[in-house]
Amino acid sequence: MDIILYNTLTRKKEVFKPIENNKAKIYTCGPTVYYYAHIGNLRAYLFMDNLRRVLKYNGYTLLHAMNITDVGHLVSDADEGEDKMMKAARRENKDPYEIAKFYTEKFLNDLQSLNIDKPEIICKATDHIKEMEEYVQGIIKNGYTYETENTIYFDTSKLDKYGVLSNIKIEDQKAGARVDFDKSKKNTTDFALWIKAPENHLMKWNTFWGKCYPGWHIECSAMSKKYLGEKFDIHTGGIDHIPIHHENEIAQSKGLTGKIPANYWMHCEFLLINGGKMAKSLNNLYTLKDLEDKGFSPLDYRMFNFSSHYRNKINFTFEAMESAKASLKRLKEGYKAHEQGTANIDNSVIEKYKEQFLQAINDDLNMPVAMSIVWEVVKNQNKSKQFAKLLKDFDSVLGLKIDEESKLEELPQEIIELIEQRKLARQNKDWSKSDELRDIIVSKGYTVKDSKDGMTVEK
RNA sequence: GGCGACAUAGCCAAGUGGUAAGGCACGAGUCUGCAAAACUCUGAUCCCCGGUCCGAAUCCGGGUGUCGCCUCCA
Repeated sequence: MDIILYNTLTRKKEVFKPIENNKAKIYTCGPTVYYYAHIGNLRAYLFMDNLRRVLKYNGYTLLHAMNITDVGHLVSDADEGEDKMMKAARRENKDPYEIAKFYTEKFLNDLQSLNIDKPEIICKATDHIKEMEEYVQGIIKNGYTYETENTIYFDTSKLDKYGVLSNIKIEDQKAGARVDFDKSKKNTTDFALWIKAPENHLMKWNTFWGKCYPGWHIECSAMSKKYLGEKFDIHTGGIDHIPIHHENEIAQSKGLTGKIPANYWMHCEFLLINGGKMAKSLNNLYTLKDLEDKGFSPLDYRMFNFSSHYRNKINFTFEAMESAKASLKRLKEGYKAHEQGTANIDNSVIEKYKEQFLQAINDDLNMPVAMSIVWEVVKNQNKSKQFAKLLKDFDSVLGLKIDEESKLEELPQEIIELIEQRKLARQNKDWSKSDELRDIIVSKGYTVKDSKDGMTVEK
């Protein structure tokens, strides 16, 4: 079955046709590791994971690279301000390399706890200064640059067309720009490729232009070229990358090879919080840890993301998280019920569900629809191991670990004693005593369920 | 000023021409000593106005509203 993907470049859904048969070469813009990733950032990587799993489910082999930006990304996407890494280093009074190492580790941990299928290649900007240098030199040679006192700029007016992704025009940018820009730039859309490092700059390298550090956009061009070649299949990132970062990657690539580097450009929409934006200044950034502190597992958050399509804004509320948490729990219970079932299901029924599921995920990763198929299977009255097997197959795309018991935390001694006392009371049919003990256990933050086989208590 | 998105039941959210998927919550029921959990059942004509069409949530025009980006940020 064809895989249909929405391509930002053409603003249309297109059938995915890989350059090489059954192989997908992908590049994802990774994080700038100067702080903890928040759940909005993580949505973009859940999207990346989603794409990977769908391609794999369809039998593709993947060659996928993702960068870790540990230098060169200034606090503004344009070319003002200081380097994010430098700023973080100053804030925490540490070496920028320590900062990068620390937050890279945190980031990778987050990916792991979200059960995100990691790209085959994860590459750091600072390990590829040489490649960037060569890339920039190539662009210079082709005549797309000009120098100012301390910066080598890309001259966007030299391109046959700048702004193919976002429909921006160089002229409009001049007219409407609200922000002051470096007066030595010829066009507002021009951007820095290579920057002379000031004396006190901690990250700098001896390069063809003296002691310098790279502009932000060049790392993605250099690394994607190194690992995937001049032309690859899919480039992914957050929707905010469209107007500047990805435009500039395209510009750089056209400047060197004359080509747009990827055939398909896919972008993940933003996560909103309570209907508005999430920003440090608004003090509403949540990390995975914050969610866990409120009793939500990373996989609950993963489940939450399936409620909406990746190209739509999703509104994060704790109410919605409760909903996702309850859903995931029932999904797991539904799976378990099928696992213990004995009904014999006609193979055509299984095949029909499989087909519907595949159709949903192959339609530009339509997870909400895919989930509705999953629920149909889960809620099927005929409990069958065949359905359990089918759900596990679906879970290779969902990554919700539906077959894993949610790990029970060890109960404190105090609670165990209360449970024993309650068991005794129940044996004696002393219901008021039993209820009283249940109230105590509940008041300590546990839930109590009585069934024929006894009672279960969990946090 | 430029660019873009969205508006569907209490909440979240699919559906892009043939009479509205799914999840959560609420309510009712089954089960239970009671409760919880689980299971079953139950709800919307799709922001407004006009147009095209046999037929529109879905296309076109015009409103209104919300949000995002261009400054931090996926």
